Amino acid sequence: MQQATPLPHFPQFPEPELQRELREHGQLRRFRAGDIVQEAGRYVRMVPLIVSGSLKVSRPAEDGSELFLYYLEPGESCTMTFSCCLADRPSEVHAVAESDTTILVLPRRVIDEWMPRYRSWRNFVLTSYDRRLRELVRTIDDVSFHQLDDRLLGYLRKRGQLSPDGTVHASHREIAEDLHVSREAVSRLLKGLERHGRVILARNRISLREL
DNA sequence: ACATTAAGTGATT
DNA sequence: AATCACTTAATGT
Repeated sequence: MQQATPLPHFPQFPEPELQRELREHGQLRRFRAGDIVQEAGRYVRMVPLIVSGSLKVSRPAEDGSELFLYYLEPGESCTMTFSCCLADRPSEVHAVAESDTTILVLPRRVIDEWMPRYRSWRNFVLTSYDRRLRELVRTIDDVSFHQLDDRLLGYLRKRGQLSPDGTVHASHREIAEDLHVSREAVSRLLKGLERHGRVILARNRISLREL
């Protein structure tokens, strides 16, 4: 039986029948900040729909480090999951709950089954591919063409937006790992930003002063 | 008080 | 920009 609390609303799926199916086949899962949601190399059996919170997706490197790729935010699903489910291959990325996060998980067969049946679902899947592909391309040219200071600012902005208080909760080491640079480089850049009043630093805390 | 972890910085490559 | 070496500051036990 389902609880009194109505399952989260996904306005992008207007068809009542689809809403009903979401309710019927979906299962709510909660993760606390830091929980591993998907390990790289493991097979994916479920399709996640982010209800609240966010997931941090990164690409593990050979040497055990990771390069941050993107966040999954409410209303989104994971394109990588679609790919993996359709091709029946293990995940190539790693997902960790960035904050406390609620996800609606669906059995993977729904990807195929709902595509021809529900226009909004089909649109959702395709749009998801489109968006993620664009974002990945952006990440690539970010890495190859942008200077570290720009990358750092972009990173802080994104993380700031996701944080309820607009403050990035992370150590310099953690940021350095995400951006694949040395911790010292991050420390020095942040210090510089602080001198210019662009940022307020505290231990494990960075608040960006935009505008 | 002591140990551990985070951050700041100069020097070297 | 990476690495090393070292210092200083904040936090945990």
